[in-house]
Amino acid sequence: MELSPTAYVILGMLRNGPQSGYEIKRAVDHSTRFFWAASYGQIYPELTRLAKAGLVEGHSQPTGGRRRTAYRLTDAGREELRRWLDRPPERLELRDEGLLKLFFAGAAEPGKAVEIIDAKRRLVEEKLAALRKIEPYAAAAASTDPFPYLVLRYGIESSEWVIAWCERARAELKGTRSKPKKTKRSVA
Amino acid sequence: MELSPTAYVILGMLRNGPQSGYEIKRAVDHSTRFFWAASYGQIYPELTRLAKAGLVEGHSQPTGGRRRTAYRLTDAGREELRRWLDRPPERLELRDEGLLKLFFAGAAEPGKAVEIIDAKRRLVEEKLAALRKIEPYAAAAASTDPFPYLVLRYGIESSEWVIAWCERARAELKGTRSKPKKTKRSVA
DNA sequence: ATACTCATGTAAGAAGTTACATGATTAC
DNA sequence: GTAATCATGTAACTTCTTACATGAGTAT
Repeated sequence: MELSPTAYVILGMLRNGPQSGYEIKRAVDHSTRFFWAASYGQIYPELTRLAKAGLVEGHSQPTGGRRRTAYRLTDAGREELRRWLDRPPERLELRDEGLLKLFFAGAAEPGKAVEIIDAKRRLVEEKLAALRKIEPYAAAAASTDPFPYLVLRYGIESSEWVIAWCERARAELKGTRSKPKKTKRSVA
Repeated sequence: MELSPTAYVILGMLRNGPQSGYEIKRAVDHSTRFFWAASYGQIYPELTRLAKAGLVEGHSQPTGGRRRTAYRLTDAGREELRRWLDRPPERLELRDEGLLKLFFAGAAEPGKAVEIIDAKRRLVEEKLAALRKIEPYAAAAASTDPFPYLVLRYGIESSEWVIAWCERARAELKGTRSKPKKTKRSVA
């Protein structure tokens, strides 16, 4: 069975019971999006494909006059999810514009590198703030299923590591480039 | 000027003198590919577009009967590169299949999570080995331009952090799930 | 009333990968 | 001679994002 990478996010999100496409998108945005994103434009067509392949089943469950289709895993779908979990991971991709800019910092005036590091740091701090916002909910759910919280902590701790790296790199650049502070003019 | 994200890799790679599309690809594979990849299918068409936009200039420089077009930055291209360096980074995307599997590990039998962590660790170790292979070359070039080496060290150190995290997470899971080792059968 | 959330879907396009085709030069 | 490297390019395809269209229910 050849499935698109995003198909497994959907199968995984259905592991604990039926959900609509809208709910899957919501769950992704509150959890996996930091290391595996998915948009409506992927989710809805993929749900249709998975249903055709017999891995999920859609059931119409309107709320009043508001239509809604909840999908649940079939046995074949659960089996496919397990087989995927058995295989070693392949994709590990990073797309980091801040690092790219730092790589090319030699093309700018001296001092630009420090600005680039600070800007990168700011971007990571924003990401970290978003992760911290969802932390209490993930922590509360950890007693039922500890893994989403474990992964969230990975996100938080790795962001903290990046911020610390930025500080170190900044200090190193400042130290080699300009004179050390020691502004003891008052004494002289 | 609206440029594709990959356009800036090309402009950046030309910062220290002319290069052919083939050489740019080579440089990317030996450096930025760990946080910003690019394929021939992007590089060659993009070089044509950049030349039309006046940001690079192509010069035919055949080696014997082997055709070769070396591109160099124009003043406008260098200016565009500097303006991009001035803007704060936007993209910071991760696509980590190992984390996704760990997130869904509750759908598999207990003990699978440890296997998933070990597999993730192996993948990072492979990446780290590739980075260490290019380290001596990057270190040697650091006296002329320190930034590529700085970024490489980021790659190496962050990989080491991930490996350490995997060890910690593994120990934690083993600790809560099964009894601690203490196989003192010989005493009893 | 009006804004927000729930809900589904598609169309267009950007971005990126893979595979292929071609051909010269160089190293063994 | 044959394998590797240098070198350019395209076509087909997959993936993903963005924007749009539609419409019902809910809270203010």
